[in-house]
Amino acid sequence: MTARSTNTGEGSGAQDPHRDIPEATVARLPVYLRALTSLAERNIASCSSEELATAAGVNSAKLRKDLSYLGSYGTRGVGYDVDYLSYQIAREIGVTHDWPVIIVGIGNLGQALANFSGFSSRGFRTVALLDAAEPMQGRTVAGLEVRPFADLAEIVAAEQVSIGVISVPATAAQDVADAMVAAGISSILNFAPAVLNVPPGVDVRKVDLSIELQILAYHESRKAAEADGTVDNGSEEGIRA
Amino acid sequence: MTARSTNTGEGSGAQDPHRDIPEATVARLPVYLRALTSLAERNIASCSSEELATAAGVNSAKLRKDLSYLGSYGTRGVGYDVDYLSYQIAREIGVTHDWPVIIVGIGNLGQALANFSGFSSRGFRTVALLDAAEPMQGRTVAGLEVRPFADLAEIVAAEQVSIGVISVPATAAQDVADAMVAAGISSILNFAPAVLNVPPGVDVRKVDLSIELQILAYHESRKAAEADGTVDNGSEEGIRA
DNA sequence: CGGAGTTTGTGACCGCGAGAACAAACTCGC
DNA sequence: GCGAGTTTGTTCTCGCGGTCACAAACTCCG
Repeated sequence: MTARSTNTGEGSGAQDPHRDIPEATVARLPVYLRALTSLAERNIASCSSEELATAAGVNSAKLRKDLSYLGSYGTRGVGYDVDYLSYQIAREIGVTHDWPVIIVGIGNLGQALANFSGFSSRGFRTVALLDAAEPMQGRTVAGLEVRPFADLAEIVAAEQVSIGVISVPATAAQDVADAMVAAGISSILNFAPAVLNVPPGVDVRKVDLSIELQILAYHESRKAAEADGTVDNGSEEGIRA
Repeated sequence: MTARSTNTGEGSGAQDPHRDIPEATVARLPVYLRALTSLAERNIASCSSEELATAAGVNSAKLRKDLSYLGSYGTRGVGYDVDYLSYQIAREIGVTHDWPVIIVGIGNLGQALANFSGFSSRGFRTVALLDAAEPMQGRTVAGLEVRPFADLAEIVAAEQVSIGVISVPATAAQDVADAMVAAGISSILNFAPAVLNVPPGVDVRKVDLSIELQILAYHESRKAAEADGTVDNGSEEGIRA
């Protein structure tokens, strides 16, 4: 899904102990980080891979392998130091400092995102809210004034923003994405139900609510069909827990 | 692959119940369905795999392979009939009829979800909004009255709800999930940043906003490091005690 | 100091999924 | 009717990712 060009030949001769972390691992690191934060809040200083894996909802072998891509930050026979590992993961992800983020489209969803505390508490800082609709402009949402969409480039340049969130209707999403890219944004989180076309080097991640529901509906249909009559296997056939 | 069904009994009505569609394909079917809907709205009656793949943002070979799991609904040398294929995909997903959905947690995000038109237009119908907080109860959001959380089981039973959406704070998510499962819900869409523990047979999909942002941040860090030329890995001086 | 117990880190294996290439099947023009 | 052109459906291959199992390394205790 990432539109990232995989070139980056880059000498790579560097004897870094760890470059090129698998994408699947990258997607799990934030989960580990959150689990570690939760442990730290309960004043737990160290934990085993088994404990952390349980807290993160994954297999312990997978967790150890994931962490091994970052380096050897555990101690055999003991486990992992919570604070130390937290820092290492945060450093690897790049959230040891806050990233400025702008949100375009301050409708229902945009307002919810602006008010979402999880952003500010996990390495991100919302620096501006933008909307093209006149009635929204000037209003204050989550302590920030809603500014005109036309100010996009100016804000991005002034605040060194590289991450943008799109929460506009699907029909406007591509235009917003184009403007973001033109302004210098290179990572986009897209909530609009539309396929975005972006140049190489720009990352796009999409969050599509109705797609998630439809995937659930598919499995739900199968469950219903199975419960009805067509009992193929009878055994648990548990679909993941 | 044996398209010939080995019968499995049940030949009534249903066209061709192929089993075992790969999970990756299931996740893309809704995207295809949306692209087809978009084409239909532009009065396009048929399309090639290449056109549809472009509209969906995927490779045409992958698209053809995905569709082949459903059956042979295209015509060689011609392409796919938009309406016919739309119906077949919708049938396979199970969204030819609407699914009742309940939303628990009517905060900022919950309200945005309740107002989200994409739900109602794509095979889902929000039948109830629930919140444990007194001040919310009785208020009307998106045309629905917010009801007490305690009514969960009653509503689920009355409306035959099998899909639930969780948009409560992380600390309450597990309790809500437990109550949903106890009430008979077997598919959960979780927006709370927490790992849910559910029994086998219950599907959970999670949407985690800060995780998505952190994944973007990771790639963004790499881009920045690459542009700098500085690898900046080691020598970070462990903080270890 | 050494052995037992514990836990990490990693090598091996296997299955799913992505992509390319090609055969099958349909339409169109003559 | 038949060949040329087009597009689907499928086969093959390859690499990523998940899981298992085990050696390495650390602690604890006698």
